[in-house]
Amino acid sequence: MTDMAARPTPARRSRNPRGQGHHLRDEIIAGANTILEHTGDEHAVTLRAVARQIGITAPSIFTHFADPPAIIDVVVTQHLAILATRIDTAAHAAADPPAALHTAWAAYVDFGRARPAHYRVIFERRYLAAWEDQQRPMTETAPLGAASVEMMVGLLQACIDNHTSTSTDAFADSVAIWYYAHGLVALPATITSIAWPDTHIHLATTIDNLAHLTTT
Amino acid sequence: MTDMAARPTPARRSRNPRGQGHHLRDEIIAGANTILEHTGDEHAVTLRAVARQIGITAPSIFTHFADPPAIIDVVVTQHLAILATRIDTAAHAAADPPAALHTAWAAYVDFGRARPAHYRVIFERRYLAAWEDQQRPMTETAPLGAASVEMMVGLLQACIDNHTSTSTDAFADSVAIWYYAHGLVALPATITSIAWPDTHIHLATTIDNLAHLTTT
DNA sequence: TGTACATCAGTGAACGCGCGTTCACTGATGTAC
DNA sequence: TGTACATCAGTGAACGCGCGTTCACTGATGTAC
Repeated sequence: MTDMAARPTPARRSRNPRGQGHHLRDEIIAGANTILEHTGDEHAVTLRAVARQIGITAPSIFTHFADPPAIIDVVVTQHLAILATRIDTAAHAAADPPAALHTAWAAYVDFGRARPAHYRVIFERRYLAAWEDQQRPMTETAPLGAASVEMMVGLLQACIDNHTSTSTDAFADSVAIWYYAHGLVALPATITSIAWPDTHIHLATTIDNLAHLTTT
Repeated sequence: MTDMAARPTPARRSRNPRGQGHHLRDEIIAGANTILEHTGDEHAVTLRAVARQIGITAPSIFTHFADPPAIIDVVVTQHLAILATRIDTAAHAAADPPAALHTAWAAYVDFGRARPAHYRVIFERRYLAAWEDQQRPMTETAPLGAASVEMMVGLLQACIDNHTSTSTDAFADSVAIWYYAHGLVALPATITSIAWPDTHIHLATTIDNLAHLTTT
């Protein structure tokens, strides 16, 4: 646990066969994910660190990525897609709209708890600032995130349509739940000196409350 | 706005008179605050950047701080104290317990909105991880943060005692408000592609809801 | 079937940069005698 | 009152480090003839 990040995989790596060079791209992403997970720090994902991690030399990365942020962009995009899938799967497995709302948000929170570093990069990284500073094009991150938001709003709207929620504004109330769920993931990840309440009980009762659910 | 951070104060600086060298400590903190505010990035607060900002050479800082994180620690501690004061002042200016709860949390949110970079450093920086990695002693940050939390819990308890709240768990419900308030500050600061609802209306109605207030 | 060539998947040395940190120093100012 | 000295508030040059990035290259492998 102490120096996991300092010990890259032994990395006797043989080069890809001719025509298969694009596989290195996947290895680079995997290496970035490993570093991010082990260090918990976006700034540890440097070009040279990724190269060390997967046993190549640094310049090889330029064939596949223009610069280090481009690697992080792909990591973020992939994990936003994973998050959206988790939410969708959880919602579809539920018996009724209120249950779907609960399990979908539980999937969101579980994702954030299971991959704290990735969650942080997705939701605490300031894209606009990075874009303004470097004039880089925005990734497809915003639309992907928007898909999850729309899904969550739809689940609450289904409860309203179903008369299991008395909410009069599915969007505003979904945002309230999102604000809450973000704090539920982020604050205990940062502040460990507080005896936080049990996550899932707290989440369930608060969703009942913020979503104005009538069935519980 | 474009290159504020790249333009340090012209800095014709005269040295402190003999015996007043400790004033430089305050200048260092002020320089760190300026850089943090202008760049919005904790990592921009390097030893050399602070030195440039206030017109001294880098080694001079070692007289007053052991290392760069020590500067940030003081910035965090000072701003946690400012936050606690804002909350306390807002609560004491209110007419009754429910109003105090509202204005106190509004003060929290306003603080986060007004100083986004400082808010991020306080509540998104991972002290424990930094401590584990570097074996540095924890600052007085945790107790200071705890003071604000206790104040918020006390305000809700006052509502319960006052029979203006039907909450049965002041701590758990205060944590719910905190989670929500954190998201209210942090998510719109990061994600700008969403048309977020009006902050203060949303905050007021959600506090009514999460605090189980009966008077509105 | 053999050979020349082009292509592909990387390597390895080198660069300039900003960083934290060290160390010997400088020059002004207060203090002792 | 004058002077030697100690102290204080910094300076300035230098170091090693990891970083992103460049450039010429290498060596294996497929393809054309």
